[in-house]
Amino acid sequence: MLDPRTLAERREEIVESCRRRGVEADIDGAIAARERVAAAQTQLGRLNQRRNEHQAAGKRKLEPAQREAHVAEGRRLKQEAGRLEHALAEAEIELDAKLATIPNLVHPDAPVGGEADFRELRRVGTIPRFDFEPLDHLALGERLDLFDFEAGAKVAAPKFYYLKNAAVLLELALQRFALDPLADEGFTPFLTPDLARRAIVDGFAFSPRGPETQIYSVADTDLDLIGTAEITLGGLYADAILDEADLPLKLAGISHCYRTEAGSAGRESKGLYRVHQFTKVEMFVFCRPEESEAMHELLLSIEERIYQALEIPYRVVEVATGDLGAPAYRKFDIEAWMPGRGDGGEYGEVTSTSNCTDFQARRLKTRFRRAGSKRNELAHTLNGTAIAVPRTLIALLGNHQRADGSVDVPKALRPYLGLDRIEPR
RNA sequence: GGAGGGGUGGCUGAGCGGCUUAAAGCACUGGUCUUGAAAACCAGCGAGCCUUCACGGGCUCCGCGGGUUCGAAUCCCGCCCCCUCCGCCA
Repeated sequence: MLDPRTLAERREEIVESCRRRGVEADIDGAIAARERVAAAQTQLGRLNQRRNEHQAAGKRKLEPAQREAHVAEGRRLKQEAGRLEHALAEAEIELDAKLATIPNLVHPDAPVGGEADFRELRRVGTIPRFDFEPLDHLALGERLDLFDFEAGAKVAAPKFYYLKNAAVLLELALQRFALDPLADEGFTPFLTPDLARRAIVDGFAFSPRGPETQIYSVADTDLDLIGTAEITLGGLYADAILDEADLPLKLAGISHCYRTEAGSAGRESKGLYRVHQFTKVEMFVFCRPEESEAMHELLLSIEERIYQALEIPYRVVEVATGDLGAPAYRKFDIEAWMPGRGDGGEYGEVTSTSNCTDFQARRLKTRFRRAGSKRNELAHTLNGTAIAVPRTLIALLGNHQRADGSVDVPKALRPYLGLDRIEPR
């Protein structure tokens, strides 16, 4: 969330940011609610001060009549406090509700517009030309006996799947492969829980709960299945005051990711592209505000390095303001070339990295203190995909397929996979 | 899952209705002393918020949420977490 105290003075900036995002937000309502909260806090503080004085006065011995009057006055003050507390609580609920509608500010350079208005920054690698009709990942998977979607649907539900044979090895190898460049950059690896408390999940301001939610909840608990290890990595330092010397704090997390994909039926959803469960290696950074843009570049460069090593052609796009999630200030996606996609191949999103500035940290209460300062400051948070397994499989199989239906394994991956080529059975 | 015990400031730990402005120790940060360090001594040392141009003033927080009371760290209720033992189990 944004800082409620700066809403009024930054009003124009916030209005402009919402306009660029195409988001309706009740900014003036939030400002008004914030004023009511501050007023109620001031009133309650003054009353509590009087109560404290009154209570201190009651600590000595009193004549029965005096005691009786003292008790009566105490009771009156208590009732008054009850009223003020109630008013404060109502104003706070109102403020929270209004704040929840206001997304983060947007980066001044972010392209303005919707999904189609992304800015292509560069293309890297050469799109393969096949002297045969290339197959899509489903057909390749069939030839190589890699997936079982029918079993996934039968045993679990549609958009679940089984990985088989070399796909199993690929899943494991890709995870291990992604960890090395991260270790080189000083990331601490984690295998995180796949579930998290709702209070933590809410700190990340994902999609709304309710019919539009992307998040699975576990019945009769306050747990959700995580949609990304961003939640469990970021949650690690909820409510913490970090040591400035530890910043930037770089975390890498492997987890399963669960997404309901509500409302996305039929949309680019063939095969492994959009599924309810997948494995992802995620990067997460806590840093000082002044270094978050550089960290964003770092995360993007790591993602590029990984796709280059996998010899997968890709392009880098900057996501347009209207397509940013609420916490994101700026976002870059890598779209890998997927030969089997669309008509003769298309780019498809395989990674995404966002700079969330202090938007998540404010709710998570992740702060740090600068050397020599007495004030705690909110950290900035960033996240980025190192490897999302299924979509990487789509690009990997598609780009490295051969006429005989086998798939070459890129050199960099061979030590991790233990195979040079995946052959039909 | 069952039975006990427990959650107090960075850590240890006292307090168990008004003498708490949460003791004391450790750690940490300054200072004195010292060639330097250690020791000793002195002082400081949590978070969030309201208010103020500022200096400052004030409020809240003893796992979390309710309740009793004029007054709660202290009593009552619910929940969460940790420890020990038992059961179950990859």
